[in-house]
Amino acid sequence: MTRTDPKWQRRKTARPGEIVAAALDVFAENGFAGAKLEEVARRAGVSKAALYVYFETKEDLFRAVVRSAIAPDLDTIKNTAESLDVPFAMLAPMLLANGAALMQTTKLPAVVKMVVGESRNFPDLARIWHDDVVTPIVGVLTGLVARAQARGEVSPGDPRLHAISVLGPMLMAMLFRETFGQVTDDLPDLNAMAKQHAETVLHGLLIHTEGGKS
Amino acid sequence: MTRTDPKWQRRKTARPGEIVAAALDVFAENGFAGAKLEEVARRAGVSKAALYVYFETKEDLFRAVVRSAIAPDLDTIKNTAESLDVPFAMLAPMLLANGAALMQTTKLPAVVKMVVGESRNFPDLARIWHDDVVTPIVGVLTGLVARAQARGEVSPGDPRLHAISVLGPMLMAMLFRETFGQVTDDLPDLNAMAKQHAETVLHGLLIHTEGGKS
Amino acid sequence: MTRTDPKWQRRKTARPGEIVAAALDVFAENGFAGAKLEEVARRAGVSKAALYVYFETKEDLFRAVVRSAIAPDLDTIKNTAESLDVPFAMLAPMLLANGAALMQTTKLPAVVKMVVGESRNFPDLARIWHDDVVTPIVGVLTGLVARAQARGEVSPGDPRLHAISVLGPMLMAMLFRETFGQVTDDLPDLNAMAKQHAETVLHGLLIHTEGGKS
Amino acid sequence: MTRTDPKWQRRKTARPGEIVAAALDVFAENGFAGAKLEEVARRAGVSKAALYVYFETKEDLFRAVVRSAIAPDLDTIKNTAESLDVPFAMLAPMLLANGAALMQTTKLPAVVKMVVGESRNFPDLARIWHDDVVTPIVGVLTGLVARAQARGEVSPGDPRLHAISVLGPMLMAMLFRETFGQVTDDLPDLNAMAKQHAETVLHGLLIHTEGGKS
DNA sequence: AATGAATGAGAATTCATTCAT
DNA sequence: GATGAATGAATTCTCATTCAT
Repeated sequence: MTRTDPKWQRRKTARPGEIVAAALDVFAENGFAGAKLEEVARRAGVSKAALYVYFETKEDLFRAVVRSAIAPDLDTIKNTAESLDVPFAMLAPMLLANGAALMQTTKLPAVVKMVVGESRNFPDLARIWHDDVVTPIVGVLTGLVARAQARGEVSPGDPRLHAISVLGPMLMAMLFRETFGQVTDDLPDLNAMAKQHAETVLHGLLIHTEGGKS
Repeated sequence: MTRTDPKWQRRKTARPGEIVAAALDVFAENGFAGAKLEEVARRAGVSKAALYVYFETKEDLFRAVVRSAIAPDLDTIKNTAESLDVPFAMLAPMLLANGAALMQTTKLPAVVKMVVGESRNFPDLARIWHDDVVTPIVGVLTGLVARAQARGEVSPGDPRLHAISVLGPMLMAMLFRETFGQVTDDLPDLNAMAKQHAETVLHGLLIHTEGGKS
Repeated sequence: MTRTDPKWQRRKTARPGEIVAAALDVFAENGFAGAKLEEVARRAGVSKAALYVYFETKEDLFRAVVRSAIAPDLDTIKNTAESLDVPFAMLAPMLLANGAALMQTTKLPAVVKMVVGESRNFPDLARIWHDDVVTPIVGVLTGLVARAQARGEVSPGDPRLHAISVLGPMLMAMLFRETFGQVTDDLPDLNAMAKQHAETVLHGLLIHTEGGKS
Repeated sequence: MTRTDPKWQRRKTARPGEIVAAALDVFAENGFAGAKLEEVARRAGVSKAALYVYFETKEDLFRAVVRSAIAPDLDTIKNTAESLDVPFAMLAPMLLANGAALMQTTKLPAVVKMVVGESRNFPDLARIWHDDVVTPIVGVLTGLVARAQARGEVSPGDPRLHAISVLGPMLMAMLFRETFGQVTDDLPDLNAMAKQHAETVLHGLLIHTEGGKS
């Protein structure tokens, strides 16, 4: 009921988020060491000193940025994967399509690039990503594969490597776009990639004239 | 029999190579901005100033590092792919095995990581890699796929996306190792990956109880 | 009555001026390339980094130093020269006396030395001095000479060269003092120079036993 | 009689001179601190290290450069001045014309600029120039003036200041050309300056309607 | 909470100088 | 005598970080 400048009030609370958003862009563009806090401050519309109100150090801010990209996306995937109990042949296309959507609507590609690029400098972040993002996702997929194998749906083999066979092309296409986006317009389409690779990874590239595999 | 003091003479010509080798490590560990020339000099066993005898600037050295990784590896791959004229079902496993070997015997993973991480800061390097490495490799593979499609060996679909379906998992595994190597020992084995994915990408994950594809 | 801590407040606005003053001394003593910013900072009582709060580069600071010497002195001269409308025989001694005073109360000699010494390195500064200082001063004097010629007071001849005949000895004496001040105590006195040269330039060195000029 | 490559022989002996000549240009263009020995070597057509065969340090080379400008020119002036025993009214124009010629045929202007600009950094050079160049020249002229005063030719007053009245405008014109040569084409002509100033300094600027001086 | 001003600790780069050949 | 290679000692400039207000 108090009318005291709600816009300002909102701003105040939104500050950290605005800063993290600005920082994400700057870190993604320049890498950790190359990013300048002055630039972050400029884009966030605050003073350099203001950053220190919310984050103790540059590393702290970087960690916040990388962490901020985890939470929302992670659950989406997990839920999508676990809540469904359908044949693998139906699940895989959905997962890949979902992944493609995620890569196009979030900053995921930029963050992945940052994690890859800065993993040596931030082992703890690498660990967090490994433990909280990569392992769960790959784990879920691995579990799905294993269960499908148990049901006789999927061919034998290391289920984790199978999981990578499923995910890898999507990630490669994503990084291709992220890396060469400034350099060429001939970028792989993520939705098409998801669709075609789902088909490929399920049935293989070879045309089986007779039947069964070799 | 040796006449001219071999220690010095040899050094003179070897210096640039030694420096580039040291720089590769330092850049790979810290990224471009994070790398300190003092560290590069220390590892190369020369003074900071000596770097400037061979390279005009830090950027110049970085470019030399990234370029140095292209020449030797590139030909290997190209030759391997083009010189062979065998059924796709035989070619794919060989290519993946070759790739796995390359990833384990060269600095390719580190350089790829660098190119990914610094592509925004060095658009010209991104372009060089795109034009001289990625496009040729993907191009060769795309050509092989297309020819196999023409021969009726491989199922229809965008041959470039098929190429990514073939390569993607290898690259993902490579980057996984590069990114999380310090964080876990549970890393995907590149040789196993090559072998299993070759099988998968050719025949698919699904077990075809009856025959033919869906 | 004083409210805001005057020590700091005053400093804040005075800083650039203090820095320029310190820089003037250091540049005058060592020339542009020979001047060390550390020394400037030391004399200004600030950190090296503080210089960069106010001036983008060393060149920038140098420019500010040279420019700072223009404004105050320039008007003095201009006004002196233009506001008076007296016979040339009275004006010249006054101008020279004024000039002598200026040379003794301001940093003009040091700045002139700098402009002379660094003109090749800073063509833009040379231009500024030429356009904003030298040309106006010589121009004013040239105008006075020309008008005096029109009135039949001054002998014919290029009025600009006449102006140099008037000013030259003062400047030479000034540069003599600036250049050899550390080396000898037998320096020309500027006031005496002004007085005697005024007489000389007006009436000539020759004693005309009879009358009229040759 | 020995024919052994006289060109080479000459070169060897000429080296120091070539180096000094190249160094003069470079020092004149950039000042002492701003001059790079690499540039000197390049222009002299030798290696950097070769400079050290002839000169111990950069300062040493600088001294040689400045000294090299003294000897030849100095004698010319001295001889001109002392050998003549004519009325002052005839001598002054000759001296100024000679000076103008010297300024146009030698590197004197550049060297003067250097001495002015670097006097603080090289007090010993300042001293050499003061003792070996400036004092002798001014001394000779002062002597001529004094003798002319004794003969009743020249009006009374400090003969040294009179000497400066004679020389000053020539030097000012010279430094004007040296300083603003890159900036404007409207430079004072030294020969005209010499001619007109000789007239002026002898007879004064004022037109004496009746006769005699005030 | 927010900031303008200031700085300490580097980091890249330069250059006179040396030295083995 | 001459030089290509190498370096130590600066020096400019940068930037994360602090602090009085």
